[in-house]
Amino acid sequence: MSKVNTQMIDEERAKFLRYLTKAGRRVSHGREIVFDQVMRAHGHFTAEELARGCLEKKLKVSRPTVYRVLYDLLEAGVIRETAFGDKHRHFEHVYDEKPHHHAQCIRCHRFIEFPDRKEDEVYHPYLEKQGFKILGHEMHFYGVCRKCQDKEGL
Amino acid sequence: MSKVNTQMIDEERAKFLRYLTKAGRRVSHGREIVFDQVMRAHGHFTAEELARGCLEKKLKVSRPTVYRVLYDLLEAGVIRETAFGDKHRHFEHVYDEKPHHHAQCIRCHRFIEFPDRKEDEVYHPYLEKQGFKILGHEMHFYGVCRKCQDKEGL
DNA sequence: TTCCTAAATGATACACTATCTCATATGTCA
DNA sequence: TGACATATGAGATAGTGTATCATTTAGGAA
Ligand SMILES: [Zn+2]
Ligand SMILES: [Zn+2]
Ligand SMILES: [Zn+2]
Ligand SMILES: [Zn+2]
Repeated sequence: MSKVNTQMIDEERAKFLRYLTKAGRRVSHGREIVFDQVMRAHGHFTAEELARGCLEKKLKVSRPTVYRVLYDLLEAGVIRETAFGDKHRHFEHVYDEKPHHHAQCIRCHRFIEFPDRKEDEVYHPYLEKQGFKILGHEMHFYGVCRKCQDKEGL
Repeated sequence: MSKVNTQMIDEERAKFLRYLTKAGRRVSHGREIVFDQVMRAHGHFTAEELARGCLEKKLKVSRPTVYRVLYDLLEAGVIRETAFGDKHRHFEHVYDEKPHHHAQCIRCHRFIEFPDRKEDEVYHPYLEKQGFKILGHEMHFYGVCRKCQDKEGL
C-alpha cells in the first residue's frame, strides 16, 4: 500500500464521517466494516460480491446491512454507481480510479475497459446550459466479445 | 399510426428477417409475436414488462421465449439496451427514437436526455481491434441538476 | 458510569427478474 | 411425407435485492 493510498482512504473516511454526522446518523460497527471492505475492493464490484466476501470472511455484518451501508456510501459520495444495465448493481470507489469506460459482452457479461477521451466533452456545453453540474460520466458500449462470437459462429 | 411509422416498422421487420436468415435461424411464431409487441411499445420498457404484457394479453408465447427473442432483437439491431443502473434490463426500439444519452441527477434521480454525437465513434477503433462486435452504446453523465443545486445552496 | 432512547442490525421470509432443463412441438428441406 | 434440427413451454431453479420485526447497540443525558 502506498502512502498516497492510505492518505486517500483517510480522506474518504473523513468524508464518510462528515456525511454521517451531518445527517444525524451513527458511526456503527457495520458501517466501519463495510467501509473497510469497500476500500479494499479493486475495480468495480457488485453489492452481492461485497456481501458474499463479508460472509466468507466471517465478518460480523449481515447481507442486508452490507446493502444498507452501500447506499450510505453512495449518498456520501464515497462510491459511485456505474450504469451497466445488467441485473446487478455495480459500484466502484471514487478515489484512486482513473476515469475509464466499459464495453460489456451481452453474452458472457465480461468487460473490456478503456481510458476516456476528451472528445466526450462535446456534451458539456449542452448540460451546462441547463444548469446541470457535471460530476462525472461514463460511456457504456455493449455488444458481443470475440470469444462469444467464435463460440457461436456468428 | 402514421404512414412513416408503418414503413419504418416494415424496415425493422426486414432487418430482423435478414438477420435471422443470415444466422440460419427460423422465422418462428414466437419471434413474430415478440417483434410485434416490441414495435407497439412506447419509450423504454423492461423485458419483464414486455413478458407480462404478452401473458396478460394471452398471446401464445411464454416468458422464456420473450427473453430469448429480445436477445435476438438486440443482436439484430432492432432494439438497444439502455443502461440505467437499476436492477432491470431496459430496452427501447431503435426506429423512431433518435439515439440519445442520459444525464442523471444523483439527488433526485431525474434524467435529462440529449441527442448523441458522432464524436462517440472515437472509441470504435479500439474496440474493433479487440474483436468486439459493437451493438450500441450509451453515455451516462451524473451530477446535480439545477433544481437540486438551488435547493441545497451548493 | 449508568440509564434511556432512537438508530442500527440480523435472521428470516419474501418478491422479483432471469435462466436452465428437457420433453414436446414445429419449421425447413430433401 | 419423413427426417432432422431448431424453437418452445412448463416448471424448477438461481440469483439479487428488500421487507419485517424482535433484538442489540451507539451515543447523549444525568
Ligand atoms: Zn471500471
Ligand atoms: Zn462474451
Ligand atoms: Zn436533481
Ligand atoms: Zn431515453
